[in-house]
Amino acid sequence: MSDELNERSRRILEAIVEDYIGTAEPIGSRAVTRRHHLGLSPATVRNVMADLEEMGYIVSPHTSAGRVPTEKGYRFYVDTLLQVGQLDSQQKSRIEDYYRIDGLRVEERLREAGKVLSAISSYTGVVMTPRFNCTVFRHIEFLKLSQGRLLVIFVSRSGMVQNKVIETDLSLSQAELEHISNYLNQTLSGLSIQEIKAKIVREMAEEKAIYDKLLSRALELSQEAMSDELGGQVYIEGAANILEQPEFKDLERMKRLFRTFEQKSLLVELLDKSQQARGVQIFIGSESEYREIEGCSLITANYSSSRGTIGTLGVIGPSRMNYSQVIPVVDYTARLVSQILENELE
Amino acid sequence: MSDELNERSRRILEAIVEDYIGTAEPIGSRAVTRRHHLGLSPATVRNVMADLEEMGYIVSPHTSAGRVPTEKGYRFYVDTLLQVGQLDSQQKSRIEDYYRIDGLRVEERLREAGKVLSAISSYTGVVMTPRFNCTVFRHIEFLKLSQGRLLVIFVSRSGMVQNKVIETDLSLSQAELEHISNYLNQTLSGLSIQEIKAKIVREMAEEKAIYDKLLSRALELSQEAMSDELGGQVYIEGAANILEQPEFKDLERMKRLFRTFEQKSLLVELLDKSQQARGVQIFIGSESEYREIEGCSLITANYSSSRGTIGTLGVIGPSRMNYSQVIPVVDYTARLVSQILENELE
DNA sequence: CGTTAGCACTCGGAAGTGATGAGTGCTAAG
DNA sequence: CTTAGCACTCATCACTTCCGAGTGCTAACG
Repeated sequence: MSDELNERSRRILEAIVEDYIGTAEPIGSRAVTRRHHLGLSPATVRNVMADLEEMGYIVSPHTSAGRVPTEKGYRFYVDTLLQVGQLDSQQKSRIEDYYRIDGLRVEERLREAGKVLSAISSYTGVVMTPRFNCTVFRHIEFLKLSQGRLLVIFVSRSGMVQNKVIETDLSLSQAELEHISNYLNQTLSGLSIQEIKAKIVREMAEEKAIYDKLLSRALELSQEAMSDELGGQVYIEGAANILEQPEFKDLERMKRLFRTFEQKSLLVELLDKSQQARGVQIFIGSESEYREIEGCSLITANYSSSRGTIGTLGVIGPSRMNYSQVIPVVDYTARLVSQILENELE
Repeated sequence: MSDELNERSRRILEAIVEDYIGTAEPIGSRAVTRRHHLGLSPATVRNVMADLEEMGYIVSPHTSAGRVPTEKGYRFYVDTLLQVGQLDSQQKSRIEDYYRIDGLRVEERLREAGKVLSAISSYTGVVMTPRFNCTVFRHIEFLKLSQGRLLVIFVSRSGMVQNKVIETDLSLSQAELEHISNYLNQTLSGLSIQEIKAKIVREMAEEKAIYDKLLSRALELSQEAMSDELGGQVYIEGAANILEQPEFKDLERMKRLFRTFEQKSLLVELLDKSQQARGVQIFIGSESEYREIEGCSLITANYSSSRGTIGTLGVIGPSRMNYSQVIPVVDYTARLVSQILENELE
């Protein structure tokens, strides 16, 4: 597929994409020859551009304007033309500087990561908190709210606190609940939630617990408590940044984007998808049926603990994004977050 | 002060404000006579309008446009002209319908309240969560994160969970921490945080605790844990709604508003202020030095438990807001939230 | 004396005009 | 295959004109 472009076409496409990223204005043939001395005349470039247009890498918004990359164009650029450098140490320390705050909760640290991403990239930062499923169990606590309603508090090994309300038929006193908490805390500490779920199923099947009433209740409760996904919350930071981008002079477009931010479900979906993969992921515009973020791109990377990926963070900006700058920033931030979460445990 | 306007002027001001709220277009003398049959000719109305302008209740954006209310105009309208009705039962049930969800955490319920406010008003909903100071103590838990760093988890009586990280010199084992938690939970349960703070100070002063080492540590820890304000988080829902308002065609203005939303500190300040007062509060535009929300108004009401006000919620919209509709909605929602939080407990 | 009709005046916005220039595609020469 | 040349297109901008909504003022009216 990528063979259909020869070296010259590639260089020209690259020039167009990069200039467009810089200027947000359609790029004409003369501009290409002026800024990149390829040893070609505008006329030649024009011919190539006509070909590129035919192949769908670029379009011209109207007859006498220059050309603008299509999504296919960006995709090709990102996949085969772009080379991302390393961050120089100055940039690294600029990122690190944002983290020199003590006494923060994990949630705050993650939110902070989103702010860093948005501040450094000047686009919008997104962070998905770890799904509880992906974390290591540290502590559980049951509190009785009212008849039949229990508040469950989980703490993960890294100190993330989550809570939910469950409805149950079991009528238990607070003292019994404490026993159950204690039992679970002793038995399950250090296991991953996945392991715990498996363990519960196993023990319940064996029924060996049945004649210990409390134990059986403990299992029942914890199964209920862990039944559905927890977490996977999305922090969006610096949404206002994106307003600076000229493409969002279009009110309608902007509204659509902000509605998407508000709903979050789409973002969760996208970030989840990226969590399956490894390394830096790039979603461009409405590729793969996400019409809502038409004209936008999303760059993500996963952060992880020693047990593997636990969450995802990234940057949303216009498709006309400065990929070569943003990609290493996202990458580095993800590494930094992983490291910081690890350090929390000391 | 309000004597400076006679009945006729008032009616005309009212007409202008209400028409402007409806149309977002400057209101001319003819429009006033057409829509409200006051038995006056446009010329007469013009004379009155000239007076109103001189007194600062209205301005005309340019020579040949109609008049637009100033902040002073809105203020007068809200304070003395406006009469807010009750919600009819249809609207009430429309609001209540949003709450027919079980198994939600308190945080989710509050967030839901913000969504309701935004959906019903079609402006932006804001909810400030209870400051921990204003709540009743239910449960505390200490978990050791690393040397010198403790995770503290608080639960309020209504089931709100908050956590923070504290740094301490005391090196305590997890077992000791559990003892401390147990002790505190038994001693303090049911007291308000205010009372607890007072109690800690008292006991520490009496020094009677000193010879019980654990107890003294418990006091020390809990003082540390409760030292600074917790909570007071602000949920902003339906920010995108406000984009539908014609006044935000102006990009600059919109950016400023969204930056304000992002920072939140200003909102916290405003909501805090409103929490001092009782009943429905109305902030109009940049009254009282809040330049950032120029052109916007904020309508708030407090929600409360049986022990008094604990939080604030409200609606932000353009100053050209439909006060008579929104005020009762905010009021009713606050009552509903109070009631729901109360019900959580039994 | 308050109210109103009449009128001249102002000014923003819409619509129309023409000049400008960036950019194109095509053709023919190098 | 590359390039110079050229006719053509079309968005943008500055400028004008026109229209109408709305005003303030004045004089007449009840």
